[in-house]
Amino acid sequence: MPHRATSRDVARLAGVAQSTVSYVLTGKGSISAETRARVLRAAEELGYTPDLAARSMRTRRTGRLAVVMGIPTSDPVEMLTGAASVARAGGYTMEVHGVDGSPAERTEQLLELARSGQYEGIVAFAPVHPTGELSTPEGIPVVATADFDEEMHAAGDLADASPVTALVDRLAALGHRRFLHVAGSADYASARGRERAYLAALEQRGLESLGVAGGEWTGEAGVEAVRALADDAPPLAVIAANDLIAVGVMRGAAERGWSVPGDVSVTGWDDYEVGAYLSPSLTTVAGDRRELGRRAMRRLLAALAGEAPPLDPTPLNRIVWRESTAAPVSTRDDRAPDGTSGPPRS
Amino acid sequence: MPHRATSRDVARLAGVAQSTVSYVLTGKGSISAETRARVLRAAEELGYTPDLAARSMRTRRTGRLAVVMGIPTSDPVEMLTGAASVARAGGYTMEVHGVDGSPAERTEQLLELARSGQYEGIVAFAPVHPTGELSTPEGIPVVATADFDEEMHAAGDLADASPVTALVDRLAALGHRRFLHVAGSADYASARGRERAYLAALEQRGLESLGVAGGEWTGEAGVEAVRALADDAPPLAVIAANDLIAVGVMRGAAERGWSVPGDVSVTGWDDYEVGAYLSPSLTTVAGDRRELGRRAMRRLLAALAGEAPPLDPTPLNRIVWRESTAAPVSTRDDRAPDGTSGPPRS
DNA sequence: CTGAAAGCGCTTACAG
DNA sequence: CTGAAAGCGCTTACAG
Repeated sequence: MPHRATSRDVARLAGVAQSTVSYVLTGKGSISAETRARVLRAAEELGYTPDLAARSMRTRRTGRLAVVMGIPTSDPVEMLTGAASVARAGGYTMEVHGVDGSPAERTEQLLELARSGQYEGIVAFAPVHPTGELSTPEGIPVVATADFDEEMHAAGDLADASPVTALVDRLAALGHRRFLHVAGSADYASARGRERAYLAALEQRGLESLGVAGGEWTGEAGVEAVRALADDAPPLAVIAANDLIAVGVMRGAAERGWSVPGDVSVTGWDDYEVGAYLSPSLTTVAGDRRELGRRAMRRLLAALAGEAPPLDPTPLNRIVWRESTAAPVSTRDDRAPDGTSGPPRS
Repeated sequence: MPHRATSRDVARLAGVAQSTVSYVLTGKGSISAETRARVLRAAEELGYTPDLAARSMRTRRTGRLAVVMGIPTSDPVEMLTGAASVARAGGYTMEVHGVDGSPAERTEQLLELARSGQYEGIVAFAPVHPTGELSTPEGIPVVATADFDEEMHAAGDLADASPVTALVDRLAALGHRRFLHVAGSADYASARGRERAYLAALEQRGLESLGVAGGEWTGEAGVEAVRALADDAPPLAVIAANDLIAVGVMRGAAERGWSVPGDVSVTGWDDYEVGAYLSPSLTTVAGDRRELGRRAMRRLLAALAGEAPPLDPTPLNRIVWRESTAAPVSTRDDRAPDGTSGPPRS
């Protein structure tokens, strides 16, 4: 490495003082157009970029933001990409940290990050305990997504559980009268929100609920929920809290000899890529995870700038209707349900 | 914020010179046990942590490593977690960057990162063009995983295509004589490796290949590959390059009225979580992605330290046999295949 | 409009 | 074994 150029090198080449270079680059001083041009040309020629460590030391700002993620996040790369692009546009660098364990342990790890003094702000894409504050003891702002506890003023876009209501409405319109919810882990605000929305929707519409099963984001939870059902449960519509659970529900139905969607309609959440290629393909709720990442980061930048959080009026969630949902067949028999191209039964 | 403690504060409290604090903390000078203890106690009391920016400025080292990831990486959080833990243990901080577009564009983004002067080394979890070097023009070491082009001396653990051979052998032992491979994107060394291994295995064993279809990591590729088959293709064993493609193959089979695994056996790769809950559940190749992340990072640290790359003798891949593979049924009929608990056919 | 100077918090020869 | 001093590359009052 041929020694990276410094502002002193640029100053020498441009024939000005080193401080002038600094003023030009930060845009702070009042520098004449021609001097500025000369400095810029010299910087260009030397391939000069300011040493961030030195700048950081002087400004007492790190310019770095942390993102904490839990392991069981679906499609994290999309979220990170969205967040990173906003951070970069705002002049920040972004670092990713995994947090593990219980919400309490995760919280401790987040606080540890805040204490390190290396970050100006933190975005959490994992559930942590509410502290009742929007910032850490060090005064570092924290922005949480949907899955954060709502007491933390979750960004909440993907936590929006209104698709549950739309799902129930459509299924009821198709003729469904009996429902089951298989919930996700109660650590997640999103799981609690979906459950709440499910219960409210059934209540308001006077539909029959076989209850709420599950409680973790696993395929096994879906299988077990179906195993526990009475033989005369179908025709039934199952609202699963995510696609993995929904796939488990479909497997559970197969085990019991119930057809999907004839005997059991199933909906998921997350729009896993494989969902479109299952037989039957899976009805699901798709969220724009990249946009979620962007929004969370925009909120953090707003907090950092002391501005009001930006409003995000457009909902991020969209229902994708596929083959796993259809009108219930009136009696359980061997006919394939109408209006679907479900898997052939040999 | 009550002004973070500096080494000067610690020195004052311990009643020593500031440089003594520095010597104690870096472990470089020769400091008496009692002075060291006094300094440590003072540091503890003040909650002192060295200012990394200042240290970096002095040492001319950033202590930061970059990881670049492509979007279509399966389970990136596991890989990142593994890499991050090794980086931290080595005293480095790790930043994640997404890279997009063609291999050429990705390469350009990686080189840009190297040029920024912010990183001491780079791990690539995405395919980029080979440069014929193990380091960038700036002399920054780059370590690539399996999916990197092999000319870059890929870490190669997960690229290990030997499971393909084992898959073919087992299927042949079950009675399969006719095979099809649905390949992934040729940008990926892993895809090319699997295809090569497939062709070699069939050749050596004198088995019939219906060719190599696909060419991208999508479910659609799997569906199309089956659509293009002749009516008398089954009984057939399909080696799909990953689980998403495999699910497409299963859907394609359903479309054509072929049962899985009776008419068509299917194998995937990646061990998607949903695979175990499909009906039939999907035979796949599971790789320890966290360990892959660790190994890649260990290689980078070795390169940074000027040491020989560590040997990783243990293979990372393991075949998970599930219901989607079974002996072919001799003639296509309605009997469910033996020895599996595939989905009931109503 | 421009330059000389101080200082951010650290590490590391160097002298005692 | 310990301390005084220089200096990493930058920003920013301050004086001209």
